[in-house]
Amino acid sequence: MQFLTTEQLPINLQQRIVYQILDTGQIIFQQHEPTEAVFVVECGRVRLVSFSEQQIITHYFVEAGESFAETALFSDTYACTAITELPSRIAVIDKELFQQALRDYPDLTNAYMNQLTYRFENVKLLLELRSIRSARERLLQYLIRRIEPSNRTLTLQRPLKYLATELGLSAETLSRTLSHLEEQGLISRKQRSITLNEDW
Amino acid sequence: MQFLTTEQLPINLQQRIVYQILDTGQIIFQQHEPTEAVFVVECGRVRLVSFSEQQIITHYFVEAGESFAETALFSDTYACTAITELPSRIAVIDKELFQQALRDYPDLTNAYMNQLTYRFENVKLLLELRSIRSARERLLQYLIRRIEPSNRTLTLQRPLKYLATELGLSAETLSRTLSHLEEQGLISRKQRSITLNEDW
DNA sequence: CGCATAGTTGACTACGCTCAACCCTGGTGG
DNA sequence: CCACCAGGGTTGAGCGTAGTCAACTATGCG
Repeated sequence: MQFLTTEQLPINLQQRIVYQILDTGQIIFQQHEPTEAVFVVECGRVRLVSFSEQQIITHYFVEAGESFAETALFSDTYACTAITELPSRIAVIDKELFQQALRDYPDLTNAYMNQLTYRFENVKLLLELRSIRSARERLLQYLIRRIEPSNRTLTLQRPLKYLATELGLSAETLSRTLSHLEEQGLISRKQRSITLNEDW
Repeated sequence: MQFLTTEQLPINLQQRIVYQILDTGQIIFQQHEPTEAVFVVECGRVRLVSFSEQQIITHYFVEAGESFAETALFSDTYACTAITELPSRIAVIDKELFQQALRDYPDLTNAYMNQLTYRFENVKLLLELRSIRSARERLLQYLIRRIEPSNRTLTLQRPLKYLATELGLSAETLSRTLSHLEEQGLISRKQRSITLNEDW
């Protein structure tokens, strides 16, 4: 899956992109603010969160090369708050301009729909996984769905604790569950990669 | 939010829609099968599920008037299995024809992206809610997000047990939690509608 | 070498699930 | 008109699993 990048945009739009250089912990936009732009993380990392009185819920980490707030195009307000996790360089693409570009460039529309579809399926998968009570089963299903069929291995790009939040588990439970699965010979671990041993 | 309906399609595509009349419990398509079409429930209800050895996970109920498997357009295989929950009439729209229509009718593309965006935000909300451990908080957040600001009331279209699965709670826990909130005066209930009493 | 962060392990707790019994409602048929 | 039934909803008791808190180890980086 290729993410939407600034290079894919028509030249005249590329020229009108604004870049923001941000430090760690800076807010790019807040939930409920009127939408004005969509964004691409050129480098760094952005965290998307929702606030409520008692809780802060992180629901996605946007890595370098990924776009975010794409749904701003069709809503009046942002559905979450975006904060930089690292010093980051962010491309800001004006909403109106982007909409115009979508009208003018069918290929861009196609790439955009493709990406939106991909994201949607992704979130749906995570939601499905949350319906599985047992940490063990949830983790196994995640591995099954995410693993390269060729080498039966998943290489993690980020620390385990990110995987834990993605799965809706505490880091401790994930650690324990991985250990158990390893003891039982169902998986092997080596640094950042996890291999499924048995056939399913 | 208006869902994609068959009436919104260009006439020449409408004429090529095939209709399936199905009884309860019939399979429309299976996970991993190659995608051939997108669908609209004209009447009845469809349940989207995922299978795995131990579990069956229902992740959405498609009501009359809603489309489903829209993401089939951009994937080679279906991401879930669709089963009728009631006797249903289903419109089957060939994938290739629909893609052609998207290319030819920008308004349709717009409606499609709009719907996809809406669905995406919807699923994201549910995923966020699952990050909230406490049944009480999860339910409150759900209510806050779903309620009409005008009358502070949410009217349920379906039995409570559906709400329970949407929230990832057992029906019993949901029932208890609602009772507690009512005792504490935070909400009022009347038949199928729930009203938030206090200001937030 | 020292610090910060990630990961692991242990003990305890709490919350929601499960199972079960029961109530309530609406629909159906005699 | 009542009897019956099915499904949804409510309530109770007990259990189990994942969270929490804490201490400790491992790893990486300046």
